[in-house]
Amino acid sequence: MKEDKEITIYDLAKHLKISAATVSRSLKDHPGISKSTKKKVQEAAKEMGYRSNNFARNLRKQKTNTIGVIVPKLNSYFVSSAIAGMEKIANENGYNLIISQSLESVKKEIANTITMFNSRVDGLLVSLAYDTENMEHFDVFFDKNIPVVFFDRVYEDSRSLNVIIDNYRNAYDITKHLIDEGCKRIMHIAGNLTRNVYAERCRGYKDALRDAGFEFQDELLIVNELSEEAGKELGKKILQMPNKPDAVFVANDVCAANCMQIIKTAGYSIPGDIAFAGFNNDPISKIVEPHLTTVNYPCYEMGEMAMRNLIDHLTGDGNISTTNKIILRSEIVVRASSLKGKGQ
Amino acid sequence: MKEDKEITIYDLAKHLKISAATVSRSLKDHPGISKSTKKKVQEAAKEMGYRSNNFARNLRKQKTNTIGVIVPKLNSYFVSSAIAGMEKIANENGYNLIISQSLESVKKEIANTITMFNSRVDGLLVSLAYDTENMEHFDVFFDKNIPVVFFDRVYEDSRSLNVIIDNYRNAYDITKHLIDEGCKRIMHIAGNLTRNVYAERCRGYKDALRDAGFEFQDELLIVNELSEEAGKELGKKILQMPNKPDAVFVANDVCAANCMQIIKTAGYSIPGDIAFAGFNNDPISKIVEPHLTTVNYPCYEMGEMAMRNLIDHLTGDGNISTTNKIILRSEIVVRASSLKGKGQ
DNA sequence: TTGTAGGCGTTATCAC
DNA sequence: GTGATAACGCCTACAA
Repeated sequence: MKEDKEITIYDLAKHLKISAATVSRSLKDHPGISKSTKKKVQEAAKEMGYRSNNFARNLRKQKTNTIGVIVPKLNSYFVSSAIAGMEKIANENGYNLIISQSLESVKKEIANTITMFNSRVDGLLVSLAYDTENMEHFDVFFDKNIPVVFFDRVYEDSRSLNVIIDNYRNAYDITKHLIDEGCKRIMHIAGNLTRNVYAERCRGYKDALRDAGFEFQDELLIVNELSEEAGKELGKKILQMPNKPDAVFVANDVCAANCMQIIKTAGYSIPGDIAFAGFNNDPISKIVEPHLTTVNYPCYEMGEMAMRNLIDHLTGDGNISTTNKIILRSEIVVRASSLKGKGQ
Repeated sequence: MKEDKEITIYDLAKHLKISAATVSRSLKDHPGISKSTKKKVQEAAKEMGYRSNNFARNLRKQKTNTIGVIVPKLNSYFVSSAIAGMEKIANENGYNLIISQSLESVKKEIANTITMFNSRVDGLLVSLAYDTENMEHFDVFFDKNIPVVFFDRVYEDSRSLNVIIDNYRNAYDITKHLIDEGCKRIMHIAGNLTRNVYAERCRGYKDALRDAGFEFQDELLIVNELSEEAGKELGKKILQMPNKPDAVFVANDVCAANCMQIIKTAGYSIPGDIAFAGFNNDPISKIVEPHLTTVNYPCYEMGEMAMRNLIDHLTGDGNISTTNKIILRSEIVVRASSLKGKGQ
């Protein structure tokens, strides 16, 4: 059926000769409305092409049924997988998502935060931009008791829930694995150390070295952006080092794969001359040759988990999170790029 | 400043001893309000922490400022890049995005369509699911004159705008390139042929063969899903062919790279024994070895273009699109995987 | 079991 | 240049 004017509950009421209140209640399956009226109303609604008006509803209920998501960048394997997981859970629970990207800039992150606030999202899911240091822009949410869940790149704060993996442990394991393979000069390429993920991975790296009786060397730690291009640049940089590392642990796969490729193309054998390891289990890690040792990061599950907890919190389905930190399981995946003994 | 109750224009009005109407007008910079009152109002608004209520506004204006996006799957290079482009444009123009994925199933696509409709999006951007054949679920939008823009996987319909690339031309060029390299038995791995993108690529393949005087052979056309796993399966399938192709043109890079890898691992030389080509210029194409010949698909730009046109349409910024089809520039990128003469 | 009535925060239409 | 008032469509005390 095709109409131009929107049908409202009043139209239905008039049509059925009952009150709008009864229509409203019937539509939301209110107990205390007779089966027969309910049925009548629901049928008429379908017939006349009624659709409920969320704005009126939200205005009245002071609730939006919308969840905001702020991520650094939509087009990365990690983020798109996490969002796919979030979308699934949100959709199942009747929530809408509004998504925006900070493009790794605090400035845009702040702007997005304000937009989300003005859109009156019921809750917020955030993975921080590369250079965010100050967290004041989230205060408006805390002040209004709007729940904020951070995932992956989080902010340690008692007022919010964090969903993360054990970056420290994984980095420790990777480094230890490289040591076990006989590597002596292990380089680590990290991201901005004010971001928990990179700080923790770096700490894991350092502790593994220490526990193996190695001394940490400043020249073997590079803090840098971790993009595709950056990987290539870093590869060239390593090629120019007089005293090269015999292993490189990069804090993400895209960067690792591109870095490795430059070095391989320059004639070095991998892992023979230099072993490599990355982080994330990006599909690229299984394509690059040799395949990249990495950490199996549960991206999709993290999205699901973060969203599920936010929604549980919103609907008050038990204050399940007595804690404010959820750590998902992740583990090291060993592949050829780091198997020194059995080099390709 | 921290309050618990939301400030409304009435609060501002009372505070300033003027009417709510004046406040409303001042806030939206209405001409015909004195500079001084405007300034007073705007300052008070900031001071008291006023934020406008979009629901009341939308309810009143019968407009949502929200655009719906339905994609097959969020976690793919193409989609996440396109969405990144859309988000940028939408954000610049003050629109919100609500995004959902069909997970390649018509059924979910229909459900998403209904949700979008009920959310009263001002417009819709869609890339179709793998198996969508019937388009009736979009009729509600057409009937209500809500603009729908299809991108990439489109539906030819006079009522909607399509943003695409010239899949036919690109596939033709790829195939011709393989022929020029001396390939004689060129296989094509396509996706569902009811989807324009795959149908067009297939048509380009066939025409290029024909124009070169080759006969099309049924056994050299495989229609299949194009995932990572599918790529591996297809690789195994090819290995079992008694009379193998000397080139394989796959309709997407992820599938191509995985397929190629299986064949390479089995000991065949690429492109020596079998040349390969893909489609999309996914980052994976520059990592896999040999690097994959492919088509440089402007994903991000397509997202921008689709969104920009939708918004122009919405704001009536000229009915620029006298046409209902926009074709973006894309071109073949030749890499080692298809350079038969100069095989690795 | 159903109806009445008021209000959620804005904006557009009249008036002045 | 400004104010009063009536919608927009829905929900929910409170009444009946």
